[in-house]
Amino acid sequence: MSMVDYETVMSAAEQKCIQGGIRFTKRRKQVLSVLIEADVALSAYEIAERCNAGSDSNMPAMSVYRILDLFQEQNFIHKLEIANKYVCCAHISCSHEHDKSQFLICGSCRHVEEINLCEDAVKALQTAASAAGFSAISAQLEIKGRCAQCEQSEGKAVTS
Amino acid sequence: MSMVDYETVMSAAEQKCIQGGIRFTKRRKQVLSVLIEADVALSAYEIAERCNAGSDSNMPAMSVYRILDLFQEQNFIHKLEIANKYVCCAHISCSHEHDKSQFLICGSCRHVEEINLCEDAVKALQTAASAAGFSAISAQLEIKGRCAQCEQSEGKAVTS
DNA sequence: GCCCTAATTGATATATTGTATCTGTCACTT
DNA sequence: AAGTGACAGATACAATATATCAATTAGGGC
Repeated sequence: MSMVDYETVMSAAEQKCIQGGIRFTKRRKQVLSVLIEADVALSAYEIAERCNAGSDSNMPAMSVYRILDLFQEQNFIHKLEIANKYVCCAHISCSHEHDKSQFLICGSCRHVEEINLCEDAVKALQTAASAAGFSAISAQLEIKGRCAQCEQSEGKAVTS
Repeated sequence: MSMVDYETVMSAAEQKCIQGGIRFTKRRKQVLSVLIEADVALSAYEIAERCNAGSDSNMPAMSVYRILDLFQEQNFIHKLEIANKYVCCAHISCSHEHDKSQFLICGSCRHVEEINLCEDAVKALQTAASAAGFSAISAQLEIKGRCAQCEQSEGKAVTS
């Protein structure tokens, strides 16, 4: 997942917290660390587990949820609702506005891949959404599919 | 949701069951009925409730899940994973191959709207997915957005 | 019709994901 | 140093979903 430099992202997050008038506490650092270092999308409970892996800390899942909510508000992370998992935003440390992000999620193994759609395709989605009375589509598009590995191992079609 | 004729869909489903060598039992009829008659997407437990509304029957949620799984395999219904809800497929009674379906889901109120994207946009998605090693995207695209009503009632941005 | 088999359902337990609420603690401001 | 508000702890519970094994039912051959 993260093609990002740990220190860069952590300090960028800290700066944004300060600017936003919120604290970048130990708990929050732990959660963000785990997400930066993860190479896959993680569930809230998986994040808690990883926080507690060194076992000097005791991160309750409830705290993880609270912190994830905050991070979503701050655009530090994305929730992948199809997978019920969370990933670090690839653009925390960017100064420019957030790009639209698109995630491919394997319907079988839940593997997540981030892609970049051409602007036209995103515009087409937005246009169709507007026509249906939706003022805005999420900046994070989730697309369910079937990854190459699952395609090879079993012949079944992508579920629903 | 369903712009479909009840009898047409039910008999089409029955035919497809017979052809597929599975039974179209009372339980299964109940679940499909509820989904056809619903004008919104329903969760598994909501389906169970509606089955039991007349209260002559006692549909356990576990049975609903089993039947929903079967219906997904048969392409009778779609699961909207962003909303954790289920809708009747608009094309059960069509003879032609399934169209790609696209659903807009409001990130705030979970209202669901079905749209039709132009073929080009869908192709663009498929191309991007292929480039990332995903052999196929799901025939059901879920797009999270913000419906007009929620946009009006609160100024907040689409979550995550 | 009866029996065999497989499909279906019943029943129960449990896993996973997420929210609500209230209390305690900590850090910054004054 | 005390007050205030943000943050964390703790507990309960809701909502969504899966696993498993036993009981029942329906269809097909005899």
